[in-house]
Amino acid sequence: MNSLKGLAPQRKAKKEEERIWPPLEGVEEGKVVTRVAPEPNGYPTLGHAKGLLVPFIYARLYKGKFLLRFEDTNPRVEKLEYYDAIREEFSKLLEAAERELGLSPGKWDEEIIESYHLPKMYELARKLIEQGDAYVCTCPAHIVRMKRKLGEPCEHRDQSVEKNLELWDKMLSGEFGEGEAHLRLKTDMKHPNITMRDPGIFRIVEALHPIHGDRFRVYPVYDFSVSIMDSLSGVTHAFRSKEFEPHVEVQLAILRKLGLREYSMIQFGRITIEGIPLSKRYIRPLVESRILDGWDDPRIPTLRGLFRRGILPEAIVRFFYELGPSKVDATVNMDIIAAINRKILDPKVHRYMFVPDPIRASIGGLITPAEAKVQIHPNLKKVRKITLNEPRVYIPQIDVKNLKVGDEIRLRGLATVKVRSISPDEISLTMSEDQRKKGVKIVQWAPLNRGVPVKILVPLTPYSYEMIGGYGEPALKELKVSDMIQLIRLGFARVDQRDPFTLIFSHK
RNA sequence: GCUCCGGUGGUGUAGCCCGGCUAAGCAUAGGGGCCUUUCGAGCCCCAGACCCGGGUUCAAAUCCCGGCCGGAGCACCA
Repeated sequence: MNSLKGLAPQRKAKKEEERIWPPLEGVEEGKVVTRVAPEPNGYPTLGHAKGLLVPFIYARLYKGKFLLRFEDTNPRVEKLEYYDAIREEFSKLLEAAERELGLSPGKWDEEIIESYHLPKMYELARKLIEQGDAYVCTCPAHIVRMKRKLGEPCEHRDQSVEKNLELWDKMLSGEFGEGEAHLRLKTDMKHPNITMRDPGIFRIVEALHPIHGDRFRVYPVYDFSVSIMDSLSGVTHAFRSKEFEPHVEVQLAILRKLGLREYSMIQFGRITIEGIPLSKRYIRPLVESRILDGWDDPRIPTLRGLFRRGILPEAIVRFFYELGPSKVDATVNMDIIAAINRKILDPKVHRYMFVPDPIRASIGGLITPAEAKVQIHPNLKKVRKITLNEPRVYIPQIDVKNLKVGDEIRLRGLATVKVRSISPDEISLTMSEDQRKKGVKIVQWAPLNRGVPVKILVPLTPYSYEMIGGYGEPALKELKVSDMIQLIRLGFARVDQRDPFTLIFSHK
């Protein structure tokens, strides 16, 4: 097997060699079909991004097809809003993958909603029963669990095909309540892999389905629906996270009994973010109790939370591209994503002055109106002009701390000044004789009358923010929500709200 | 407990299938330097790893065996 060198994505203006992903077994370019198969039971997180990107990248690397399939076979937990959230977030990521990695087209080729295929699955279930490969079991769950553990069959295992068909019809027609009957695949009750001991393949769920309402009451179990759907939709390589490893055998057994096409099932490791819980189980209560601002709260690693934090979809895509499809569980640090984000942002994002914990300063000898020029970006020739109508500005307290009368500082882009006197709430400055003096400490400032009050929220934990208040340059007012900027010396931030002007701190 | 899967610098990853051509590449974090009328940014440099023990071989991170450690699964969830 040759390397994928020829298929490696191109990135313009990037000299370094692109990393090459391990090749897939026995593939033919143009014939690969992969898929992402999320359950619409919540807002997608960074964890889902790997499940999306790994199969997508492979599909595009081999010029194959990529499917989005909703695994909506447990109506108890699924909601319509989640289908949309998944579509939205996934679109953003895939579009970014096209821009950042050159993997095109940056979208899925086809969308499949599994629940529409329930009738087909019922057909196949009936076929299994008729073949004597499945039976309806009416044991209570705890008995089944125990017997599976012990490797003992129950009395339903040997029921006649007729009896099973009759019971199956009763399941469908509503004569059994939830939990009173389920269809099991007949395999081997002594199989060393417990998952393989006559696994349940259909059960009753008495909940309204977000799309179909009460149309169905019998739903397939994961093992049945994935294998059927993957096989029938032409998937050649199915990726999922490692916990499904023991299910490979079950799914293969189902396919073989039904004589359906087999395909490769590939597992990858899960990721955990150091110090940030990814699980919905953890996040949901925080959203419901309103400690969090919603599922897009910038303190949590839902994709929309990260976007709101100012993490670009491009950064997430590149991160997973560099991470690769490895089977090892990875504990990653947000620093890595921040580093990638910074590399993308740094060359294009404009710089702004910001004065935290301000103190007033008056500048004696400054003739107003005065005009200061500040650089928009170190690599750009352009400057931004700040007009001062009166000789008064805000400067950071912290910079005043060690100042004595007679010390000199430079107000960035405005003037070099000398300290005349310091009082608790105001500092008095005067213009220096030598405006071009070298080695003077440089201080950021904002005009007193036109400085923009700014609130910066620094996400700390899902429970907390650090709030930094201060004044920024007048030009901040021209920014729109979701614009990204760099606060000089502080770091990158995203405009979250214009009134009051609120920034979410992304990272330094 | 049983079954499966892994184990490369602080962290993550490449290489392992087809043993030598890299006594191990990249990223991030760390250390040092450069630049600058302040981007905690950028640029340059440095240091740092093949879980252990046997075996096969002229040659092993790569193959085999044993051990140790870690993860996942063992639902009428996905």
